[in-house]
Amino acid sequence: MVERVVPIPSARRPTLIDIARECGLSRATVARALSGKGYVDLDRRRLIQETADRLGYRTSTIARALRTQRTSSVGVLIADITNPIFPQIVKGIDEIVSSDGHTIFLSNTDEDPQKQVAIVRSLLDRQVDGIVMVSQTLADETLKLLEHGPPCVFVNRRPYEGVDYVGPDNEQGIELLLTHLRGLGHQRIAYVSGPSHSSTSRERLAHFRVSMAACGLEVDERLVFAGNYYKESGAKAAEAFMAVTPRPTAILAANDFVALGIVGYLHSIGLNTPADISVTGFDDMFDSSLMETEALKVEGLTTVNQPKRHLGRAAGKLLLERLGAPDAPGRKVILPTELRIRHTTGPVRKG
Amino acid sequence: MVERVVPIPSARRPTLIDIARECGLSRATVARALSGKGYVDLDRRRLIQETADRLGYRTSTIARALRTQRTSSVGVLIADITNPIFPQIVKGIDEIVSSDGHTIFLSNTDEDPQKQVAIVRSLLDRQVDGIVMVSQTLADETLKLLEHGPPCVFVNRRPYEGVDYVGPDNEQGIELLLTHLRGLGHQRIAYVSGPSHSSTSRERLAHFRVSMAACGLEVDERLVFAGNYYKESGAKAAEAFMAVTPRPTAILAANDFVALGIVGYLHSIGLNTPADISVTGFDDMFDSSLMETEALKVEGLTTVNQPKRHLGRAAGKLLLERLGAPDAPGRKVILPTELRIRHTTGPVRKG
DNA sequence: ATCTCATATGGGATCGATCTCACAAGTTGG
DNA sequence: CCAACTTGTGAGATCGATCCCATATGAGAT
Repeated sequence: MVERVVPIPSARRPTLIDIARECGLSRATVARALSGKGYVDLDRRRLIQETADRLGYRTSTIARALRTQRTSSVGVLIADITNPIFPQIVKGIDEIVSSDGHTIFLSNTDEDPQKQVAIVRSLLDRQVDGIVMVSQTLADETLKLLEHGPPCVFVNRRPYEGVDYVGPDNEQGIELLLTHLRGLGHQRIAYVSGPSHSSTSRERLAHFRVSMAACGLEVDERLVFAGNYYKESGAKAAEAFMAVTPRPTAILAANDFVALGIVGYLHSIGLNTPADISVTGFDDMFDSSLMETEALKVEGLTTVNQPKRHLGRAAGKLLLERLGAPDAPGRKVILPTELRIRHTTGPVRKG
Repeated sequence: MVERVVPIPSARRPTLIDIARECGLSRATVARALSGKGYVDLDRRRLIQETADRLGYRTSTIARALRTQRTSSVGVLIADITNPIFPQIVKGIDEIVSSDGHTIFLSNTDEDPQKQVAIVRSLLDRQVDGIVMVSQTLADETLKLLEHGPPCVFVNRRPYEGVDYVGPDNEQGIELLLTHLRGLGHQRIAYVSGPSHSSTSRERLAHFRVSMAACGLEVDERLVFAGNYYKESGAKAAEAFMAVTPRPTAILAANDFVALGIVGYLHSIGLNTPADISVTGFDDMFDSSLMETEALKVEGLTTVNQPKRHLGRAAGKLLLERLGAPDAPGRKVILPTELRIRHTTGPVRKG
């Protein structure tokens, strides 16, 4: 007979069984002791806890997830992590959900519908407990996938009414900007919008018209440009506007990137802000406390700040509450914005 | 006898068993067909694939992970997602590892050792296949945890020799800056270092001394300030330097934040860059293509660019290769930096 | 004829925790 | 004295995929 080989005490992670064996008890009892639910003799409970600590036992989240069908993980989709607006939103989400024991799967979609679908599919495969969509325009296939998926909260863009949604008060933001410009005497005001598939972009544009009318100002359709949120569209818009007579005295941009494009183009043709023309942005990309320096405020762009961190936190809260009440009606959280007057707006030039 | 209730075709995700039943085959055969490994009759293979598609079958990554002990996920630790240097590194990592089917758990440690330990523990609980530590100073407990953990790649800070490490060429970067300043006639040069627990910070400081000596310049110890990478320490350092006579004509900062602090303080006491004094940074925080605008180059800070995206990609590659060869020796990847001359450095003032 | 192989399939164990259920013993109350 | 309840324990099924092994068949080799 071959001599029995004593098994080497392997370095593998200990399991419930190891503790059970060590304590001379059953898995069930050990499980009850460690989870704290169910009856276990006090002394044994202590013994179990001690051996667990001694062996360095950690419960396998994978096994637990398989059994309970909950993973304590949430997926977050953003367009591009290097766009400074998103990290702050993600941070807000993280602060809330991680305090509840959830870990974040973060993925960039790069505004690519294919990629969006692939990522959502992968998140569903991983059975995340919830998903947060930040500034995502949903592909049809994504929508279909989500129908049978876990709870989902939308930030900044809303595919349709009735979903859980968190966004800035776009209408109030536009109003703040227009009131500011009105106060400086501007009347001939241009607007560069974002893409029409973004609900936030549509809201801003729509309210630009409403708000102009409310101020008794007319919107010259030649001074409304359909952009795409990127710098280049700002430059193109500015070029187009400069060909219109009379020229606008102020330009509202749908976001800060676009405003930068506008300012850049104007400089390139020898026009200065705010002396020759006023320009405003939206978002206030760099309001991170880390960079609290005027130098960093995007060359002093007058803009409207949206509370990115708070948007994230609100989204996180909405998601957690949704996990507790899957059938409650969808909710909408709209957070106020703040006017940040810097150096790209000034009184209208007499002439 | 109670009438047998026909089970409602539940909306739950189909499993291997459902397909097996549907096709009149065993789980094993279905598994072989779908995984593509092992023998399966061609016609049946097609049938199985079709029913899988029809039922919308997706293999459960959780069950697979439990069985195979591999999760196709990696953890990434950064200090703070809102610090613009990190998103770019993360993006680089993501590009590589996600193309290999891995998903990223992203967590902020906020430079808090407690949090770092908690996060690593949580990642180990989730059995990530690997970990990337970006700019992390490792707590003792973290190190202990990692000993029995999955492969780990370090970016920017190295706990000790022999680990997989990716970092910028700090020595070359310092040299570029000093050569530049030397060329402008500067001789009395101050240095504000980062925290001594950062290997990158130590390298930069050490090489400042080496490089000064190589240029035949003396280092006045009153002009070496131990900072912490944050703006405030830059301001403090500048204040201290201004009290030294003769004053320095140039200040090297360990990173861009510190440089901003220095510039901010100098402005506040009426000194201008580069007219009165030259200042340089390190990192080139805002080199994202999204923000390719001079306005955003941190008020034209002269600095050294480290290839953040590439650092991330290199780290991702190192990790993937490590997963394939757990016992290979540790590797070190050092990527070159580039001088970015902007508007905070100029010829030394005659006086 | 027997012996290999390659092809093909299914049974059953396994990963590790959770949960239901049965059961035992002791306690209270009517 | 028995019902009802609390406390305590363990056996065994379950979550869903993977994988080892036993088994079966037909082709080709000897």
